[in-house]
Amino acid sequence: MNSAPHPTRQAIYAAVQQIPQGKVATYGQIALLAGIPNGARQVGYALAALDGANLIANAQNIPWQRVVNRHGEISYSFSRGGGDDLQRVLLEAEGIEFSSSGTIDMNRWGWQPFAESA
DNA sequence: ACGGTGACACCAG
DNA sequence: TCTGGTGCCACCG
Repeated sequence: MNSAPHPTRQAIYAAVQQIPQGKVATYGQIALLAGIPNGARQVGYALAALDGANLIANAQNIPWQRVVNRHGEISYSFSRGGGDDLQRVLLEAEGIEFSSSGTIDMNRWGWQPFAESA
């Protein structure tokens, strides 16, 4: 367990927790909310830092599965050995639909923190 | 302090 | 449309 994570990572986690259920946000969006204008990569880095053995448990605390790239696709990760199925399953469980090509319609499921919500 | 690395984003060919 | 290369910023050895 990381007792005292770095402020940046904590800011990223806080931003991720702001994503409402049933919605998805892009790495760039989260980075911006976390105070890192062009730190999309840092978001991925922070999420990758989550222990793979506790992905399920972490998903309950930090909805990491709601973070996708700007194309609405699930980014590949070696951490999961390419097992990005878990992320997709978790998202579908929230009602998010995937296209036949495995992508999410950001226009429909994308979260607009400034436009808000219902 | 330096260089390498990375679950990204953007531009050029 | 897709692929390749560059830029971003923070973490690590």
